[in-house]
Amino acid sequence: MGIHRASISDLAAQLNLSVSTVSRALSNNSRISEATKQRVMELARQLHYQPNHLAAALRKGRSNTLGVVIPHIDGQFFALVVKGIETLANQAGFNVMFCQSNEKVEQERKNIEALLNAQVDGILVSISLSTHEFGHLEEVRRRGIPLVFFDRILDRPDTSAVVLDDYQGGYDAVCHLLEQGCKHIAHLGGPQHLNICKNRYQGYVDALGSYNHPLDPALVHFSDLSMQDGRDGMEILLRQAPNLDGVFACNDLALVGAMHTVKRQGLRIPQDIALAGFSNELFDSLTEPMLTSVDQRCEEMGRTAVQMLLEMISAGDQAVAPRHVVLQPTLLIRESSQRHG
Amino acid sequence: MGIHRASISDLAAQLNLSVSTVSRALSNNSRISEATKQRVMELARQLHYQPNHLAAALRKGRSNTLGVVIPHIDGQFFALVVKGIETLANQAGFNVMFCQSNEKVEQERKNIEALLNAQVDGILVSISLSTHEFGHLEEVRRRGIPLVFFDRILDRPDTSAVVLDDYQGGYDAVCHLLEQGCKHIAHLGGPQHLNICKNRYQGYVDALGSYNHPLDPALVHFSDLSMQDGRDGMEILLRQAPNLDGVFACNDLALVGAMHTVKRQGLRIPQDIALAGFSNELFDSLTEPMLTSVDQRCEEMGRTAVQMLLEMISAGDQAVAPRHVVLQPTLLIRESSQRHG
DNA sequence: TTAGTTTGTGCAAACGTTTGCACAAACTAT
DNA sequence: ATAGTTTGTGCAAACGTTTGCACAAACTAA
Repeated sequence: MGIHRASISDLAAQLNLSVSTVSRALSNNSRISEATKQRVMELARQLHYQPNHLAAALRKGRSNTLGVVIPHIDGQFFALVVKGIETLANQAGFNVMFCQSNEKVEQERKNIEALLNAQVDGILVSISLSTHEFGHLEEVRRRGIPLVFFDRILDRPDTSAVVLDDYQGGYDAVCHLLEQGCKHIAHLGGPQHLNICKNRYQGYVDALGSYNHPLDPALVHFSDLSMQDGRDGMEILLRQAPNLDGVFACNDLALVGAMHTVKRQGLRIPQDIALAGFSNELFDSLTEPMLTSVDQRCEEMGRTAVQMLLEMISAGDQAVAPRHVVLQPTLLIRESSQRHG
Repeated sequence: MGIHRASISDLAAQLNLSVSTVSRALSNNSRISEATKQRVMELARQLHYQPNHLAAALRKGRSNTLGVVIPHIDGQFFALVVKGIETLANQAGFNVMFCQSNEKVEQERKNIEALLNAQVDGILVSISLSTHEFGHLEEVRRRGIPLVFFDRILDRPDTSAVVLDDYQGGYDAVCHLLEQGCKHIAHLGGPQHLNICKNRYQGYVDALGSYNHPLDPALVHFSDLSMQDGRDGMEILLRQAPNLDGVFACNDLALVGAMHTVKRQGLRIPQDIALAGFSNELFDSLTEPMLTSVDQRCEEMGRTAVQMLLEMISAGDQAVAPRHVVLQPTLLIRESSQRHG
């Protein structure tokens, strides 16, 4: 029997039917008699017939494949988003192709091109740190391939996206610190051209405003938010403002770095300095003290993005209006910020 | 200009050439004159021509796509393996399709079928907890699609795989504990039908043997290795053997659970009980004390698996001999087990 | 009877490539 | 001048599906 895969025409030949009849029988077309359907199904089973998606995709102009581009998969966030994406896509009968840009816009461009060549039906993108403009995505638009951004987006009026309400997350975290009695709250911020970092920072600023606290530049430090950046940033902040008594970090990796510095200097958490971060990483509950953090609803973000993409795909030509879905974050209060109660 | 994508025949028409000539020009075939190539390339650029992989794949019987099935993507391990896979595959010009079985053999079967239908050129699998036999993979073999297992494998003589030397990792970890002066070392083990758990356990057994320590059943506890399993398991072990002074856990999640129990009972780490785990999770350096663990070379495992798969693919029909690659683990000694020095 | 409908099937084109073969034109060697 | 080779191009089939259209046979309604 060899390696040859049974095709529709093999079935047709053995059953003395035409390929079209077999094709219709397999897709349960109502014009085909029950008897014929039975015969076809039976033989298909016997011969281990498996449809060739490529051929069908070529003919139908639709591959039932989705493309995903993420900056990287380290850390929990993107892994969980991908999990959500894959789960829902699979349920809907779509395969998922997966690429990492490694935070390089050039690689991102190549990823997009590869996905387009593979004839994906839609694309999900979270942009890289080095992506500042839309250029390489024009081709996607030109071809009319549905595109949905998630988490890290390019803020254009004509695009669809699903994001977390990072502003609210930052606002909530900082309000919480203020309510715990913090008077001088510092911020470890990330690259400000990224929507997420900018919005979290803005939440910090506005929370201070709401409580009539001044915004002190000596209390703000920007970096790329690695753990080491957190350690270094915290040292700088403590030098600049020895009286600081709270920290809101743009992510948990930087926060854990800050925690190291705070401990090393013999300060107590949360009594001397209260800490809050962003992302609700797994390790937040494993450190001592456990870290307060804003949960990002990763899987839900992935699922929502797929849902939007599928809607756009099935809408086909009659373009659906671009839409921004904003997920509400949840502040998870843990030991690092809880001073009483 | 609409949504229509330029195809080879569009180029051909505009240049008064045949499709075959254009096709060859695009693939830089030596039978085509430089002049013609230039003309074709130029127009292709102007019209934003992008080849249709689907059509090429259909014709060539080769999709330049690899399929990956993993049990889940939570935690660091599989995420990093996937990173390694995607990186190398992309470099080699392959796209990657990605599926999760969620530890269900039934889902695994569906994943495999979807990948086969999508005509992937090769498949990488790490089996689910509930996979005990080869059945659903027969079809892969029947079709002659190259298959490589990684990490969690089905132990059959006729398959290729890349695994960690889990036995050695377990052996090294337990030897280390013995050298630190532990006399009664417990083991938190995982499902024994999984090669990785079985081998780590065997390493534990043999290390004890090497140091002429008896194997005490009261010191061994099996579970599914969640954090809670670790907590519960540790309580049971401490009841069964109050004199235990060391623990080797089959993964770090269970180990961190064990750590909680140990701390809660007021015992000191590592002085009273020394701890060692497996996987070198990110959080190992963030707990107090930091946890000793065996590093698994995740990305390298992914890259190696892809490399083997690509070799098999390019070998085509003349089947290459099944091969097992075994990566050597590294024991990372941290505070949780270091009693002196 | 006639005309019209329903039911089941087949023909053939199309999707966008790749590639074996053929062939004309232009050289090269005798 | 003849035969042989090289160079550049085109024809047409093939990959495995899907689908608009046609059509024969068997009903239904008058």
